[in-house]
Amino acid sequence: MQRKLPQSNLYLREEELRRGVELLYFAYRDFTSDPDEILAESRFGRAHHRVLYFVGRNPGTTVSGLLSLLRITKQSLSRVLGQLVEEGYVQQDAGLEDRRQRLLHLTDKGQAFEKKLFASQRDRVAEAYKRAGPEAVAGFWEVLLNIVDSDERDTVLRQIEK
Amino acid sequence: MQRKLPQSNLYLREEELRRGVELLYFAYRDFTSDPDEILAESRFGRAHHRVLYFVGRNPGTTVSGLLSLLRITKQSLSRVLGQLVEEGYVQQDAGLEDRRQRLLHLTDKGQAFEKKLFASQRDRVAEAYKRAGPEAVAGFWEVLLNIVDSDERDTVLRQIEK
DNA sequence: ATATTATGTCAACAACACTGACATAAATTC
DNA sequence: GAATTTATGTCAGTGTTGTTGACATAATAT
Repeated sequence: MQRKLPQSNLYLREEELRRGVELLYFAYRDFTSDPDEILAESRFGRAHHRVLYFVGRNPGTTVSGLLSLLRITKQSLSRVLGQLVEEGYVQQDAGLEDRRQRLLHLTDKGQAFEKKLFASQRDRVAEAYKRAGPEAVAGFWEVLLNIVDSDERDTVLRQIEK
Repeated sequence: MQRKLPQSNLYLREEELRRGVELLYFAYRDFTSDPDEILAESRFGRAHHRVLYFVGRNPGTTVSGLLSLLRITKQSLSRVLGQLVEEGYVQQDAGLEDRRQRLLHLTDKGQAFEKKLFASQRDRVAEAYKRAGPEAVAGFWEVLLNIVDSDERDTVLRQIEK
């Protein structure tokens, strides 16, 4: 048990740690509310949004690629992905080398919808970046990346540097 | 992560905005997995955790105070809060001035459980803070606060500065 | 006396996660 | 070539957490 915290570690006191927890909670709450409003007018939900987002960002990804990124079960993904395919937002093609795979792409319709959903978050994030400035943004990225599971950081880095 | 600071407004390009969106998603995903593991061994879920957390942070808060912080319906809260009260984690007392109110507090049992849940997130956040350093942490706070709805920032500030 | 407020409750429903079991086709291994 | 493993899909049941809508009660405010 530490008696006294050194000056330089003042930002590691419980107070500052709780601040991170709470800001993450509130920011995430509001940040997801933008697409939620748009989704509420469709028959899709947050889970569909995630699939649209990551298929859009990783065209040609497979079902298992998506499963490990989203960390959900194939049964959960299947329901959501199936609806997106059925309604013409996502296209599935058999893999070239491995024909068991389903390579996933957004259709034009899917791209248009993803764009609309992203726009609602883009404006919020751009405004926050502008108000905070580039150095704060760099810190924001750095802390968030370090909050991610250490064994997932490479995956995330590959994702965000696409 | 490379920390070269953008010279101009390069940090406002779509690429950098998507980076924020994705880091928020992945960080939140992993950050919630810590308490989720503990909760899985109890008969409580994430919703119970939120109530425990914010009652712990705002002892004496009322039901309506909690409702506006969590932004859920009273029916949703009621179910979760009722279970926590019934199992002796949260205590309700009639308000002193307004006897319709229920002032909420954690019991000793509730405090102990909240502490355990928080500890799982604390370690992750502390490690991320340490790795990123104090300046990055300041930027992290600043961007997150600006991602929150502008008309909620005062409320959040009051919350995190307690 | 009446209206409003803070809280609670009942009932139905939807989204989205889970587990477990089983199926099929394609690729890989023995 | 036969057996096994892998990628994907499907059926069935369950739990948590959110929603809407209606109604109830006690306490406060008008």
